[in-house]
Amino acid sequence: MKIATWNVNSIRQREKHVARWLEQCQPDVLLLQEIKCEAHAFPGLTYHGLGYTAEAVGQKAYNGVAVLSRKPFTVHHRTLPGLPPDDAQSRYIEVETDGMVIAGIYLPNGNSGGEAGFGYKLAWLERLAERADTLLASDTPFIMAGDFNVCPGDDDWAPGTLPPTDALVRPESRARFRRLLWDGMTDAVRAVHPHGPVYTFWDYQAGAWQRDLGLRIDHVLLSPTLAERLVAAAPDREERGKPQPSDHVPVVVELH
DNA sequence: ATGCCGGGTCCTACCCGA
Repeated sequence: MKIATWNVNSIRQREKHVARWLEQCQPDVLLLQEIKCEAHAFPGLTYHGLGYTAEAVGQKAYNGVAVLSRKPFTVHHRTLPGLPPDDAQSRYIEVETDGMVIAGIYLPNGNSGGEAGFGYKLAWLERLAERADTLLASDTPFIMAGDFNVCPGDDDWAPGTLPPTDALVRPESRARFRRLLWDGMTDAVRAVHPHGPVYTFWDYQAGAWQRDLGLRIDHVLLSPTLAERLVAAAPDREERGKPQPSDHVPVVVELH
């Protein structure tokens, strides 16, 4: 079973990239982030033609997540349980397929909106850990994957690319990410590649891609029984070198 | 310690991302 996640930075700009990549990679499930459109504008028909069913949680201009799956699935949540009911940001979708729960997430960046913006990011991470704890307690095999906007370790950002005060690397962000691991989740890419850079994002500016100044912020976390089935996990760097790329690349995980 | 690029929208100057 192949599961992938990709922050596409606008599905309208990346509709054909995603179609080509689906044909090439043949994942069973692809999670998308930053679709940047409302659900009705998501190009589901394009992917239906390739054998995928689509479900999108969107809003105008910002954020937005989606699931594409070859197997039938049911949608369990369109918002992260535990957030205030008036929270209008489209950042979470949770589905069940093939006996497992899959959550696609787009975590707040946390650098805008001052301390309130950063506080929103930390609260979001806390609600996510609570959701993970609930699923762990229920013994459900599950995956949480997407753009976490956190560089978990010192190898996860190129030296000099971010100040230590950046919300992606602040200790408060990293501690809350680490809690997910302490609670029993496995960082799939780090389980396969324990050391060194395994970037998933390169800024459009200042030749970041050409100089390989990247970040590892897109993650796939596995519950214990799924971690035992892990056979491969890696970003698909080639996508970053294509014409008009997203600034993120897909991260692909294979389970036996 | 950033917004040089690239996306969005109140269509065009500004907001936002990492």
